[in-house]
Amino acid sequence: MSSHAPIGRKVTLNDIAAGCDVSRATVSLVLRGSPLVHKLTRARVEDELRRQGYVYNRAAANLRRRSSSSIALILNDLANPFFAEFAAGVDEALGAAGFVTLLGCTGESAEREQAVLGSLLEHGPGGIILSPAERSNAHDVLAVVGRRAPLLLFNRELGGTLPEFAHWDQLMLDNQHGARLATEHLIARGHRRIAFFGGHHDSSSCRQRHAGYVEAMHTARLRTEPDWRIECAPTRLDAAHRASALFDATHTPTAAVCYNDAVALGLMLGLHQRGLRPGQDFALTGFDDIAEAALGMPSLTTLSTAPHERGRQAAQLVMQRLQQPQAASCQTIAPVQLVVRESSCPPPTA
Amino acid sequence: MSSHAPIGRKVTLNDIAAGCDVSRATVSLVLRGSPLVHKLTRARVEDELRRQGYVYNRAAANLRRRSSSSIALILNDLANPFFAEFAAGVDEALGAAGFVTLLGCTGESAEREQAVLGSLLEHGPGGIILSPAERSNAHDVLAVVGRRAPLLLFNRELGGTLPEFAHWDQLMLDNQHGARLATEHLIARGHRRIAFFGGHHDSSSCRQRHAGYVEAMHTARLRTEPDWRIECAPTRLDAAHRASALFDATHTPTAAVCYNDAVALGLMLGLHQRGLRPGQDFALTGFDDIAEAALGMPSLTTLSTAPHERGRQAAQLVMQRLQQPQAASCQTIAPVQLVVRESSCPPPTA
DNA sequence: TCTCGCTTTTGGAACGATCCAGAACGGCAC
DNA sequence: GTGCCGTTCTGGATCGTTCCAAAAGCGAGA
Repeated sequence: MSSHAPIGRKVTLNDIAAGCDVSRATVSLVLRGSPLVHKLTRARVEDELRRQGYVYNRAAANLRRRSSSSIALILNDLANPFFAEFAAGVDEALGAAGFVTLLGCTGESAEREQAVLGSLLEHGPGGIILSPAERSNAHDVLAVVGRRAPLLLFNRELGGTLPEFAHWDQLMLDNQHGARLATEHLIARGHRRIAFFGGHHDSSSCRQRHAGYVEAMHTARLRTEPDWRIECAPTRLDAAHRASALFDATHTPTAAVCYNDAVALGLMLGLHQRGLRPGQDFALTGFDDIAEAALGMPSLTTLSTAPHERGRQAAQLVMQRLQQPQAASCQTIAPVQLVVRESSCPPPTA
Repeated sequence: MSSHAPIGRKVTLNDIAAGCDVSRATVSLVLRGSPLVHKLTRARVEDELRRQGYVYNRAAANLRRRSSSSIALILNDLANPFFAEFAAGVDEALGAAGFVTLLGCTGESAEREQAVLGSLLEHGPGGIILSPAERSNAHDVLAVVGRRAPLLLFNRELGGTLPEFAHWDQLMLDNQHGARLATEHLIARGHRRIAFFGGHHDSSSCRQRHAGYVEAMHTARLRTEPDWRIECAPTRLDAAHRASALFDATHTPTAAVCYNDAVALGLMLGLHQRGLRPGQDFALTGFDDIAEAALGMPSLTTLSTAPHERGRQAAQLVMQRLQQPQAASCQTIAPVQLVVRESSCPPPTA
C-alpha cells in the first residue's frame, strides 16, 4: 500500500530516439534547439519527449562538454540573516541564469572550510563564491582550489596574501567608509566618548570598520581609549554578555559603533539588562541593515548593505568571470548607506 | 600581471595511471580504498595522486555507477531565520555524510517551485527535501518529480491529496498541540479574550495551529469570535501593519496566539506603535523559537521547534530513504515545547 | 540520367569514471 | 615440469550525453 514502487530505469536519449525512429544525435539537437532539424522531426521528437517523461541529464552533458552548470556557495554562517539574505540573492540570480547553487556551510571553522571546498570541488562547480571563515588563509584555500575554478571572495579578505592572490575576484563592502559615517553621525549628535564594540581583530572587515571609526575620531580631534575597543564574537549572544565591559572603562563611553547589527542588537539586550535604555541613555549604531534593524525597539541606526542585492551581484560577477576567464580580476567595493533611526540618540547630558 | 592563466586540462585517472605505470582500473581501486591492491602499489599511486593534484570527478563516477551524491533542498523563504537555521542543519548533516546540498529558493511562489524542482532534477539529486510554497499542490509536484527521486515534505502539507501521496515521507511539526499549549498557557494566566493572529488559511501548518487554538478555547468553554482571527502574510512587516485589526473587534482581545515568531515580533512592533507595551498591556506568544525570540524586549513566549535539529533530522530521513527505497513511507511529527518568557503576561485588569 | 549544392540526419568516438571477466604472477605440492 | 590456488592487476565495455565528419535525401539544372 504505502511501499515504494521501484524507481524505473531512467529515460534516456536512446529511448526517445528509438521511440520516434530517429538517431540519438537528432534528439540531442532538438533538445538544444538547433536550427538544423526539420520542423516536423522536431515536433515528433518533442511529443515523444513529453510522452516518455524525459528528464535531461545535465551531469552527462557536462561531462562530455567539459562545462559546468553549478556554482559553489560557501558561507561562514547561514544562521546570520545577513548571509541568509545574501544566499537567497545568489540563488535567485544563479537560478535565473540556469545555474544551480551548491551550498556549503563552514560555521566559522577554517578546517571545515577546507573540507567543504574539497568536497564541493569534486562536483565540478564552474565557480566559487566564498565568504571565508575568520581564521581562513589564502595559502590553504589556494592549495585546495588551485586553478580548478575561479573564486570570488565575499565580505572578508583572507589572511596571508600570496602572489597568486590577484587571480581572485573580490566583492567587499565599503567597511571603512561606513564605520566612518556612523561615527561622524554620533559625533554630530554630540557624543565625545564613543566605543567600538564587537567583532574580532582576525577579521579583515572588522579591522576596516575599526579603522573607519578611528579615522572619524581623529579627524574630529577626539581621543580613542584602549578601553573603548571591546572584542566579542559577531553574534547576538556574545555581544549581550560583553555589554558590561563598556562600563569597566575609566571614562565610560556614551555611545558605541558596533561591528554589525547582530552585535548591536545583542548589546541592546545587554544594556537593557543593566537597566539602561538603548536609544535614550546610550546611543549605538550597527552595520548591515538586516530586516530586524528597522523593527527593533528602538529601531537601529545602521549601514545598509542590501545583502540580497549583494548576493545577486556576487552571482553576476562569477558568471561574468565564467564568460571571460582571461579578463583582469576585479575588486568590487559595494557602497553602504547610513540609515538613521532611533538608536542613535544624543547623549543624555547634552 | 593580474590576468588569469588558462585553466589547465584536468588531471584524470589516465594521467595518474600513466604517471605511475599501472592501469586506470588499479588507480580507481586505490581511490575507493579497495583491499585488492598491494600495499606498495597503493603507496605509489597515492604519491602520484598528490603529485599531480588529482581531484575526483564525482559526476563521472555517478554516471557510471548510476548513483547520486547530492540532495536537493527547496525552501520557500530563506530570509526567515527558521528556514535559514533549518538549511544550516540540513547542510551540516548531509556534508558529514559526504552529500552535497543543491539549494533552491521559491519565494512562496508555486510557479517558481515547479521551475526550481525541474531544474534541480536535471542534476540528478538522490533525494529532495521540500518545504512547499503556500499555494503548491500535490498534483503539480507529482507531475514534475514523479518517481525520479524520493521526496521528503517538510513543515507544510500539499494541497490536493493524490493516491500516490503515500509515497512521500513527511516531517512536520506538532502544530496543533503546540498552539493548544500556548493557548492553554494564556488561559491559565487569566486571559479570556484571545485572538489568533497571522498566517494564511492556505497553509496547512496555519490551519493546524488555528485548530489547536480553537481546541484549547473550547475545552476551556471560552468563545472564539470571528473578529479574533486575523490573517496576514507570515512576515514581520505585514504583521506590524495588521496589528490595528485586533482593536477593530467589538470585544477587543487581551492576548494573541501568533502563527509564528516572525509574526509575533511584527505584532510587537505594531503594538508599540499604538502606544501599547507588549508583555505588559497585551500578551502574545509565537511559534518556532528563532534566535531573536529569546533576545527580544520583551522576550517572546513561544514553541521551541529546534530548526537546526529539524534540519539534521530531515537530512537523516532522506538518507535513510536512500538506503531503503522500498521501506514504508514515514510520517514524522516532531514534538514542540512551550518556552515561557516575558511576553505572556497576565491581562492588565487581572 | 548525372552532378551539384543545400538541408537534414547519422554512426561512432569521445568525456572520466566503474565494473567485470579474465590474465599474470608467484608459490607450493605432486 | 605440471597443475592448482590465491593474490594482484588489467583491457574493454559501459553510463548518457555531445561532437564531428560524413552520408543521405532532394530538387534543379545540364
